[in-house]
Amino acid sequence: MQTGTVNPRAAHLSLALRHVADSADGISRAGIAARTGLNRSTASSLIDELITGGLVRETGFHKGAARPGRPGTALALRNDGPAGMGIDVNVDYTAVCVVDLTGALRYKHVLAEDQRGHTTREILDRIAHLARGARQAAAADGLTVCGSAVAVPGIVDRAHATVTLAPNLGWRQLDVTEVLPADIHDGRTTLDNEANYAALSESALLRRRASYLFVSGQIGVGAGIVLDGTLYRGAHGWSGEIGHLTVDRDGPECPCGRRGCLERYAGQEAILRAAGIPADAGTSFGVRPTVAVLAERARAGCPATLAALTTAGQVLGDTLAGCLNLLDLTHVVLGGIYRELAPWMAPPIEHELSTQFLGAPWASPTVQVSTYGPEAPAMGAARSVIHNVLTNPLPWLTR
Amino acid sequence: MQTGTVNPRAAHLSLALRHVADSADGISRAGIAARTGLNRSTASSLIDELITGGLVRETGFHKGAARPGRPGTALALRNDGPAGMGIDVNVDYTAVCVVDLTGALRYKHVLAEDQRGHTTREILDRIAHLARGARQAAAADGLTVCGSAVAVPGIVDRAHATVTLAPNLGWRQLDVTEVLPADIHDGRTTLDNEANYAALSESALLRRRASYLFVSGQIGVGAGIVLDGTLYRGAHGWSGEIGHLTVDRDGPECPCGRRGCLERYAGQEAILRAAGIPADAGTSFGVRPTVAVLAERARAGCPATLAALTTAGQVLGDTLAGCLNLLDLTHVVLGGIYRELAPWMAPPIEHELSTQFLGAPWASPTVQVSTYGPEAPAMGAARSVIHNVLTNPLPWLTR
DNA sequence: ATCGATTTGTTGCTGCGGACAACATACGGT
DNA sequence: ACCGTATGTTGTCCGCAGCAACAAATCGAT
Repeated sequence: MQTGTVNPRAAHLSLALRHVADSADGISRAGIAARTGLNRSTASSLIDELITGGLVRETGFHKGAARPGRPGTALALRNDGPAGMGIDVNVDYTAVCVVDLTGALRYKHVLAEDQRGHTTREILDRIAHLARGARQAAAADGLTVCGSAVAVPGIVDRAHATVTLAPNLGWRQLDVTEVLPADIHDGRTTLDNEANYAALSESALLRRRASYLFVSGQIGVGAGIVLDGTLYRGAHGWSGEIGHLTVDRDGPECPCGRRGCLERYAGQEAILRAAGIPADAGTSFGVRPTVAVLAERARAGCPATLAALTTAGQVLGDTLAGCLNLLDLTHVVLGGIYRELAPWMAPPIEHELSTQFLGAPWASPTVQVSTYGPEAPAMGAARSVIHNVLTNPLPWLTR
Repeated sequence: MQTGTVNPRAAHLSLALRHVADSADGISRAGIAARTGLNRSTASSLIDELITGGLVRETGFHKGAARPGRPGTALALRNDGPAGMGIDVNVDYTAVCVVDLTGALRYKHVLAEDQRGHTTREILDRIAHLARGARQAAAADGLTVCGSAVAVPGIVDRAHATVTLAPNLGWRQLDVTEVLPADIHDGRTTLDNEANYAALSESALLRRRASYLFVSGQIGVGAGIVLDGTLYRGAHGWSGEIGHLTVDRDGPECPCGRRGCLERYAGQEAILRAAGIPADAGTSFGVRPTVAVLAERARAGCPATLAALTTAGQVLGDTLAGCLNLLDLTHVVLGGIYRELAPWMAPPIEHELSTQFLGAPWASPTVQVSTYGPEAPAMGAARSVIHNVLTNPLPWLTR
């Protein structure tokens, strides 16, 4: 038939595959048929194709529920087929993750070296080294890396796989397709902003097709907007710029040219300054030492630090409440530095949200902490690759 | 085939129909085939079905372009088939519109009577009267009203066709399905917020699948968010609440319980107060007299009024800039009272947007004035009905 | 004016793939 | 052991898109 526009077979393959993926504890062919409305024979045919294609396997396990009738053969995603590689080129570290079809983390490597002061070539070599190691480890583990995704702290042009501007890396109009070694790029590399990929690391929420705001605190403050389980990137891919929402029109100046931006109140450096911690304290060890210092002092009960975190939480919560009202969202995930600082920042944030959310009489906003730490963007990037396979399995089946 | 999940025929019918709708100046069967990727014979079959179904007609007109080859027979939407009815139950007026398949306005009636102080029954009777008149006029014009949509100034639950809360109408948990007369409701009535439907009245932008923010100034300030040509309603349908974004945390109190909300600076009453106009000035005639008074004084060059409008524009522009940055939008449409006040408010808004939009180096935000005035919500509501027919013509064809 | 070149719209045929029904299979309950 | 129930497979049917061939309608060139 080869309909150039709507291909029912491909759509149904994806549909069946996603039902296998979404039902954590094994689903039968008949179960898929019942949930999708497809005929049992059709579901069977689709599953057969997915099994021979190496994406799905039968876990002989029959239903535990004591029901009359023949038990079905449970199906699950294979964990030895295609895998996704995610690379995170952050300012002060580089990370790589490999994730299998089920979404499980199979390989991780974090290199805690600051990129500032290094040439583009050096940074790229570092990425290439990491990626090669990941690919080898994946192969040794029986996985086939079928695509990779790179998270970048900056603005990207996904259509051209080009980094438009990543100030802290010194990148500008960098075509990743051209500069990455062929064995890594393999023609299927996608790019996105760190906050966006980090938002995609929350697989439990994505599975539920939830809508939420993933707030990623770094030097700046960014956010990934997920609507109905789909990342919203905006017209140019710059969505989620909450760091420069105005908190106070008469506030301190911001490098962006405006005054009183959120970053100047809830960004990493702002919190450090408010807590009275010099910018270079405890930079001797670990990833993101300055945040670790903040958490340490907060745990020790330092009043200035606690006050700074509370204030930052209030301001952040106030701004987030506006975002929730604008977008009619009820869920916020705290990522980046806010994850480590959540014990002290989440309460004021929650308080602001619950008092300022306009839909409060009917629905109450909830705050949750990111499941992953610094590896969140790399995880999300890797997951975005397997997400592509799950939503469009045809290329893998006919490879 | 009857696939319960993906119906290619229905999808292709819609696809062909939308191509006819989107090409303003007539498209041929072959043209549709070329643009959709469908085979010419398939396109022909689809069009035949749409013609016999009464949605499309041949406008014998052959292509003017002097090209070799047989000229195609141009196709266009019929303007004597199904029509959509839109009803706007506003605070100080009620409006009804009938729109044909092509999106043209075929009937309009605005009743400038304030609803405050009237019972729900009285308001509903008024609606019923208007709707009956519209339906008769449509029938006399050869149109068949195939559905109606009601715009309400408040919060609605679309799934249950229920008005959750419309404070100014005194409505609360009102099931429109039950209270509307059967000949109006006809089982196909949809509901939505006024700002949302008003946003859908911008058909030129929708056709382009544009993304924009429709700002609707009334007593309060609301917005309709359109992303890629689709209205974004949010998880509960409350999206677009920009009126209570915080402008100044230490600002004046707001009925919502917060301080310094945008409404307190850019809402109708706030502007009137800032301009030194008493709340009951000029209420003797016309729709929305207070705004008319503002515009009149501004035209006359009254300094206090001009200053008030400029300030309101700055604050609104500042807030909108934040929204554009958050959502990566570059287009704003000014509706409601801002439409009439645009000559004085648009310049400061544009200035704020262009200086504060973070993507300014790559894209510049644009501001446009709503094409429709007070009838915008009713127009959008009516258009939403025919939009449903265009995206899902099957029910009409097999009716 | 006539003939090719080109594009449009139609017709008959082919084949993909989902629905349907019938059947074998595998359990639980009586 | 028998029946009721649910699963998975097989063979058949049919809707519908693709394909190719053809008639129709126009332009350009001789």
